Amino acid sequence: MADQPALQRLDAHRWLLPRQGKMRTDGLIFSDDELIGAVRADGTLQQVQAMAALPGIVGPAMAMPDAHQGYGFPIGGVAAFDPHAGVVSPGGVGYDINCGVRLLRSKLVAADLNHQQLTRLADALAAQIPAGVGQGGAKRLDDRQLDRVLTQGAAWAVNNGHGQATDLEFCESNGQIPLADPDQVSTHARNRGRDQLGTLGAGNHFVELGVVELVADADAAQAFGLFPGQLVLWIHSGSRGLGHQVCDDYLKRLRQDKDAVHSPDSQLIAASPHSPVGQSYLAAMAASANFAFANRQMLTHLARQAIGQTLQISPANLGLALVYDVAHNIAKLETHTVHNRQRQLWVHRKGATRALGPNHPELPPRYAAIGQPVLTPGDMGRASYVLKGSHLAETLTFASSAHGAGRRLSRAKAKHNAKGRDISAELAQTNVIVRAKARATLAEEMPDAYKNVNNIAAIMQNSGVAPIVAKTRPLVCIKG
DNA sequence: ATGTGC
Repeated sequence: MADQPALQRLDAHRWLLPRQGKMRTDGLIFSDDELIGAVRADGTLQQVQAMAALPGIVGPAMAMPDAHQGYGFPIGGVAAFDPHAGVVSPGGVGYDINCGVRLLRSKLVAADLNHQQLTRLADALAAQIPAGVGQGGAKRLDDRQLDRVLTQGAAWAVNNGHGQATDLEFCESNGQIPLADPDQVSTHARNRGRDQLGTLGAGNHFVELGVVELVADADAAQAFGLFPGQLVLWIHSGSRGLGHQVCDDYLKRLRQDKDAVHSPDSQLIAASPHSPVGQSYLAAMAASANFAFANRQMLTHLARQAIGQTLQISPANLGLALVYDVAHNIAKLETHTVHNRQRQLWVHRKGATRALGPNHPELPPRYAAIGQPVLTPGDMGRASYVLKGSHLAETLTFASSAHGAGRRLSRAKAKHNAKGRDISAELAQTNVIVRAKARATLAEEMPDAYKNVNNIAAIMQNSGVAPIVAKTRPLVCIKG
């Protein structure tokens, strides 16, 4: 691409995008020799420059190693803003508000399951977990129930029989973002989400059974309850049509609002957190985030049931306990130390995972000595990683890390490259059993559509931001 | 990501 901004290499895993033109701060790119080419080739760097030009930005505008061009911010973008001089931006959070990941451990050894049992698990999960674009679930919430979901988050699901109380302890923010206001969520958004609680969705969302194939940090793995050979369950989903509509609604509203903060890139439209429209967006964003937390909790319950029924194992013997649940599309008001001063900042993580270091007050006691589990799923054929947050992350990245592999090919390009191929058969040859509602999804989501998550994990580890704890390999993957 | 376009 012509006119690519000049990058200065800082070290093996970091590049500086120096402040220039309208930028108010530097850009900082995490990458490596293999991945930096893709970041240069799409619009990621220009988007980082645009982030850096937003008012009230504190610290650098960052791109994680899985970054690629997105709407407004790149996917993999991290930026922090002063609550008074700064902004909040729907394009800095993403369309899928609180898209996120959770990981559950089990008491089972994967090798004890034969191929037939894994196939039956794939069939049961595919049958019992509603998936696909526009797909509804078993429940249709009335307005009162929906209000509670939007304010209570995962706790609503647990309190209504879809999980156990201990699940909440291991969710980021306990699965409930404060100051959510259902009244800031449009009727249209509510109606889109009303029957979508406990549904997977489509695209890169998945439910996966995997096996722990490597433990790199024995102490951390023990604290997280992970051991080699263990069967684990990954769940990746978000706020479905409801969050999507909220993002859409507030982008439209901002375009007509006198308090909107405009950028040369109209996708970056933003508002002061204190403006009426900014306050409304934040309250609706929080409500959508709570919907997503409740959704992943419902999906967890469905998966526990499907697995227990299929294997005829009691919940106690299955031991599907939550390791952690992270939000990777969200803006949060957090306290960070900047130039030796504690400041409240609106940290936008869009396709980026929070990565709190040891002894952070928001960690559950079980993880206090270790740091936060940083869930970093890869593509459906290769691997996924559990990393751990660090003090360095708190000083370097506002406690943020990568959110996964990140797309390498556009959806259109992936579909083109998959023409004439049977992705399901290719995955079966590498012993991954996949079930997808739509053939097009498999093409868009095939392993070569993604960056190599091994590189992503190595960058996060070697930069000191998020050391590797464990690696898992996929066995069964359910897609929309 | 998304009732995958207005």
